[in-house]
Amino acid sequence: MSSSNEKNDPLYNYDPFQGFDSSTFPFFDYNNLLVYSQAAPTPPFQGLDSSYMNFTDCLHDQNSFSRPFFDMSGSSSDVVGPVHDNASNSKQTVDDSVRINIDDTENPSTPNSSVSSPSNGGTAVEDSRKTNKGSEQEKSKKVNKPKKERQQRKPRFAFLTKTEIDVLEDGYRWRKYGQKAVKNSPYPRSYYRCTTQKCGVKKRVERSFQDPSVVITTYEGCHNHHIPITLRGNNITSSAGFPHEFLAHYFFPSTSNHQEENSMQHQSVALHQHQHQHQQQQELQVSDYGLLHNLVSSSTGKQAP
DNA sequence: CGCGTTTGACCTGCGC
DNA sequence: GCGCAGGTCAAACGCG
Repeated sequence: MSSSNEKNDPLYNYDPFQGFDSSTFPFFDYNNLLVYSQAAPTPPFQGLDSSYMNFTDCLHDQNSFSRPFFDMSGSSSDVVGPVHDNASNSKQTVDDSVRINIDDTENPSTPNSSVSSPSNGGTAVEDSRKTNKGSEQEKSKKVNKPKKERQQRKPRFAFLTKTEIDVLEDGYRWRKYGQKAVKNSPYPRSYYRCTTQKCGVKKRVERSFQDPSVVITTYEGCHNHHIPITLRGNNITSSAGFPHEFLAHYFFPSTSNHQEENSMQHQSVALHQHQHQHQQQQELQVSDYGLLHNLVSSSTGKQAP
C-alpha cells in the first residue's frame, strides 16, 4: 500500500533506467538477466513469479519496474516512513525477512563491536573458544547490547544470472563473511560485504536449487565509492553477463558530476571489454530469454516437480 | 604479513 | 515460550 510519503521520496521517483535502452551498453546482454524486487512475494529460489522480470521487459515497463525496485521499506504492503517496529504486521517474504541491523555507512561500529570486547586470550584454541565464548560473550552481549532500533531497509535488488560461475565479478571487492545452508536447497548461500571502508553494501550469492545454472545475486545498499577497478590480473571472466554499468548507474544515481560519471563509465567499459573477450573465449552458454522465461514459468507451479 | 575464506557459535525475528 | 531459519560474528586457517 503506497503512502504519500513514497511519493515524496526522491528514491521512489527515481528511475534507475533513465536513459537506458538496449543499445546503451552493447557489451551487456540484457536478455540474460532477470531482476526481481524485494517486494516480490516469494524469493526466486522458491518459485519465480511475475515479479521477476526479464531485464529487457523492465526497460520497457519502467513503471512496474522502478516501483518495486526501489521499495525501500520491504513488503509493498508496508507503511513507508519512519522506522516502525510493527513489521510483524506485514507479511514478509523469506527474502524480505532479512534484518538490517548493521549500517556501516552511518555507524561504522557494528553492534557487537560496540560491546565491550571479549576478553578471550588471542591464543585461545577452538575448544576453549567454544566454552569461553558461550559464557563471556553471552554476558557481555546481553548486558550491554542496546536495543537496536529497526534499521530502515536499504535498497535491495537481485539478479538472476545464468552462469556456471558461483561468484559473479562485478568490479567491486567483496569479503565473504558468512555462509549458510539454505533450507530446501542443496546450495549454500554466501554473504559478502564490500571491503571498501565505510561502504556497507552487502550481497548474497546463492544458486537456485530449481535451476542450478542460475545464480541469484542480491545486492543490499549503495556503494559510496566507485568501482575499484583492481582487476588483479585475473578472471574477470566471472563477470559474464553482469551489468556493471547498470550497477554503476544504480549505485550512483545522483552522479550528475560528469567528471565522475565519465571516470566511472570508463572503468565499467573497461570491465566489459574484458568481460566480452572472456565471454567469447569461454563460450559460456548463457541461456536466452526463452530459457529463463521457461524457468520463470515452470516455477510458478504450473509444472509438476 | 596482509587479506580473504572457512566454519561453528551466536543473535534475532517469526510462526506455531 | 519454543523451535526454526536467516543473518552475523570472529578465530582459525590458507594463500600469494
